[in-house]
Order: sequence, then structure tokens, then C-alpha cells
Amino acid sequence: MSKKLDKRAEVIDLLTVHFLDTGLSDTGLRRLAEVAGTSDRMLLYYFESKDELLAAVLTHIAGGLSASLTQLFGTTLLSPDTVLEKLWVAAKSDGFKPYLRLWLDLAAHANRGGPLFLSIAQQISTGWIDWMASLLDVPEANKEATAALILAAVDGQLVLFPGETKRGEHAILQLIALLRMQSKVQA
Amino acid sequence: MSKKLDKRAEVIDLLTVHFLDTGLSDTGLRRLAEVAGTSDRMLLYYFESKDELLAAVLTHIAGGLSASLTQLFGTTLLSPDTVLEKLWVAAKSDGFKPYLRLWLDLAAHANRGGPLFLSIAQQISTGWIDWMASLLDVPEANKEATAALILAAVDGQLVLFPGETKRGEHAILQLIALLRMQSKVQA
DNA sequence: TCCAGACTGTAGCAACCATTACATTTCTCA
DNA sequence: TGAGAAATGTAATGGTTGCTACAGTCTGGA
Repeated sequence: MSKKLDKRAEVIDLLTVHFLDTGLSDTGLRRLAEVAGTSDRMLLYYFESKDELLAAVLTHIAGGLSASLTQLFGTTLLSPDTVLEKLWVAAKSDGFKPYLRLWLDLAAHANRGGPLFLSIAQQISTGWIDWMASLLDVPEANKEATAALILAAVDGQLVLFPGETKRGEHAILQLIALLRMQSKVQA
Repeated sequence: MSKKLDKRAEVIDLLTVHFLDTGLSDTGLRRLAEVAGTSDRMLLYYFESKDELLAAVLTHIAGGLSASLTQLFGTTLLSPDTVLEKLWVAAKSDGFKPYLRLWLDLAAHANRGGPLFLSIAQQISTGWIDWMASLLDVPEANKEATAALILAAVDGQLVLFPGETKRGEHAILQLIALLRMQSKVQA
């Protein structure tokens, strides 16, 4: 029984890389087996079904993301404009771009497909919002709204400018300016 | 030759409705044929290939959207906060929600799939940004950035809160407040 | 050593996919 | 009315999909 679980974990790790690279298309069992160095037969031995496999890998990815985010940002409170600034730098980096693209994939699936993707996407989203809200140095009543605004602005770039990172720059800079202005007024 | 073109246009109309309803999944030729009241054989008679069919329907949808947007907003200049306010009301309405969800689908496909979806998505995006930029009563240098910011904020809600419309409300209201504050400062 | 259970390979299922070859019907125009 | 073209149906192609039945190998404990 233990070897099964070990292999399962190993497969999850390998597929994590693959999913971040290529997203939620290209998810045929035979293809995934090839990537993971096994057979489709074995994948369905380690996992109950393809859906369970997907859910396992995606939640594993979500965990890894929040870990590296807290590592990157620390736990001290920051003003909204600095948070957005740091987040935008990260979003453009090769390390984080795959996560954002995968998240976009997931959101698209969540809007249509079965409850599987929806619940995973919601879980990731609220985790992300909560994390950022706890980081923002703003009045309690505004935390969640500001966090959602910042995240939405960054995600929106993905929708608005597919395949590019350059064109969204000005919009983000504008929002940074707005947030900074607000901080000054309130101070 | 004329009947072929007539049928082609009719099929595009019928599939427009279907795509807005169900997005970019469920696009098997046999299923689309059923929706359009024909056979798969005939679809490939009216269109060169499935890709050409998709491209035709999607660009038709894009045209319809920009038409109803200009009808809704008119051509007089508006302040950024009122534009966002009106856009958000529209985004929540049953009439426009399907467009936004389809756009999200398209953006997700554009990030991975072939050049087909990418070019269509880019075309729609720039069309939308240009339209909004021409509507904004702000200095010329800021038009595009503000337009992109507003659109990104609205689109971002889709990514951030899949399946919901309620939770994004506060973030949008916050951005409206920020934009209004900026207008006053500049005046 | 032997046996039960964990593990794994082979081969196949039925359903779907986009596309095409071929035959047939229907229409148009001379 | 008859010929040629346009329009449509039938049926098949070779491919993929998630999943499974069956048989075999391997391994740890008695």
C-alpha cells in the first residue's frame, strides 16, 4: 500500500510541472502518463479517476503557490500601492506567469464545466484574497475590497492582453498612482 | 452559390446564440450541426473547416457586441467613474454576462492554443479598448491606460469570482471612488 | 517454500473526433 | 425537356478519449 502512495505523490509532482507549462488543455490520460513516466493504466491505479487526478494536482499547485507568495512578501503590513507594485513585478516574472495562466484556465473552466473546477477555483481565489487582505495596511473595512481590486487588475491584464506582458503596464501604473493618492489623502 | 451563403449566414446566427450560452467547450461538429439544424457534413460544406467556422462565428459575435456597446453608451464623453459605473451595471446584466464569459473562454484559449484564438482575442480586446478610450473624458495621454484599467478591473472579477457577481461589487465600488477622487483633483 | 495480496502490462471497449469519398437528389438554365 | 451544377445523405476513414477485464509478475510474511 505504501508504494502506491509514494508513486502517487511522485506523479503529482511531475504533473505539477507539466500543468504549469501547458495548462489545462493537453490532459489526455495517455499524454499525462507519458509525462509522468507511467502508463494510463497505472494513473488510474494511483487515482480513482481522471477527475480525482486533476483535483489532486491542482490543489497541490495551489498549496505551492500560496507558500511561495508568503515567502516572497513576508508578513509585515504594506501599503496598497507597494503591494500592487511587488505583485506586478512578480506577475511578469517567469516564476509566476505560469501560475497566472493556469489560474485563468481554471477560471474559464469554472464558469462552465462541472462543480469540480468551480470549487477548486473558488478555493484558490478566496485563499489568495485572504492572504492579500491580511497584508494590506488599510482600515479593516477596506481590506477585502482593496485586495480584490488589486488582484482583479492584475488578472484582468491576462484577459485583456493575451500573450503579452507589455501593454498592461500603463494600466497597472495608473492604479498604483491612484492607490498612492488615496493613502496620502487618508493620512 | 447563393443558397450556400444564405445558409452559412443562418448557421452563424444560430451558433452565435449557442456559443454565448455554452462557451467554447461543447464544440463538436455533430453537436453544432444539431444546434444549427443541419448535419456535420453540411457544416463542412458551408465552411472550409471547423477552424474557419469558429473564426466566422466569433468575429460575428465580436461585431454584435461592439454594436450594442456603442448603442448603450452613445458617443458623448464621460468621466471614468461614470463609465465604469455603467459598464459594471451592464456586466451584471443577463444581456452582457454571456459576452464576458465567452471572452474569458477566448482569452484562456488564446494563452495556449493555436494562433487562431490568439488573433481573434487580440482583435476583440483592442477593439474594446479603443472604443472605451474614445469615450473617456480624460487627457489624451491617459485615455488608453484608464480604459485598460477599467476593463481589466471588470474582467478580473470574472477570474476572481467564478460563478458569482456579488462579491466583486466592493472592489468595483472602490475603483469608482478612486477614479472620482482623481477627477476632482485634476479639476 | 508457498501463498495472498499488491502491483503492472496487454489488449480491448464503446463513444467520440474532424474529415472525406461516393452516391444521390434537387435546382437552374438553355 | 435535358444537361450540368449545386446541394445533401450515407457511410466510412483513422484517430482519440476515459476506462476496464484479464492475466501476469513481484513481494512480504507465515
